[in-house]
Amino acid sequence: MKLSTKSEYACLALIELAEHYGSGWVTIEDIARRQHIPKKYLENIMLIMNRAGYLISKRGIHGGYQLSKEPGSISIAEIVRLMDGALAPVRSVSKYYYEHTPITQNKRLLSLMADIRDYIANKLEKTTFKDLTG
Amino acid sequence: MKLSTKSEYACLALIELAEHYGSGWVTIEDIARRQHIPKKYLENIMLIMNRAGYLISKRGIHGGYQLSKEPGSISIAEIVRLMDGALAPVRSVSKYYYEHTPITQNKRLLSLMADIRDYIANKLEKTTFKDLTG
DNA sequence: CACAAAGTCTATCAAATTAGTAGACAATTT
DNA sequence: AAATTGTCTACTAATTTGATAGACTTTGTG
Repeated sequence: MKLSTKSEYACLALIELAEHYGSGWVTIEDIARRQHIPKKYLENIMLIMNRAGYLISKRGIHGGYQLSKEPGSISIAEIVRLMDGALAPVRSVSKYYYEHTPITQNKRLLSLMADIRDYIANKLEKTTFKDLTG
Repeated sequence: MKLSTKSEYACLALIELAEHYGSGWVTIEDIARRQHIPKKYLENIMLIMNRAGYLISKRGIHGGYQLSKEPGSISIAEIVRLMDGALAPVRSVSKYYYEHTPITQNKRLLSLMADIRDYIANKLEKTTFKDLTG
């Protein structure tokens, strides 16, 4: 896996929004300040999540972002996949990002990696942003 | 985690040596051919494992490599750590390669990642090259 | 209406990492 | 002496990562 800071920032930003779910708009500036994220970088990240349908945005004064759906309905897996791609340790056991890799031929290594993939995917799919707030 | 091809190649090479354990020298050329690894690249990889004490080498005609110890005493975790560093999805939950990362502050995210780290580490530490042969 | 405060969008960039290659050298056997 | 095999260091090209820059658009307020 190896999460990029992009994934880490994205999760932190969504946690921030999850904690303000149902109580108006939160600006990039606020999120950046509270979570110590470079503002300009966060802009890009928010844009990606917005386009992917996780956010609602509003421009202008008193604008900002909100989650487009309940924190309990967004899994960490979705966000990490959106930002970083495959959850699997090697692409040759990835469900959504399959690709040939050197170990493709070796059944035992493959099954070892598949077990890891399953654990990670299951864990991150079961955990939602509701679970990370409160 | 995200294994590099370097780790993948290293594992394949060790499996090859594990299968010839106790029966003489195996050349880089043979391993490269059988496992479809670029020979020159494999040279570097073997050198790293040699220096780390996993291999015995012999130069000249009829030379090659052997495992320096039983396949059952070398874990996949050791080799992946040697090649790629941390097994953890984020350094901030890494035991041997700890480093501050953006989520360091967030206890729930941290514990989620720690669970993943534990599963991976445990799995790869329990699996040896003996388990991958036969 | 003007202006300030937001988000939007595309491009660019520097540093690090990855995946390899090149070539000279050293040791060993025949 | 020659062939074979490992050793070592350096280099490189492509990709990814972690941003930054700047122009643009929308929205609310006085």
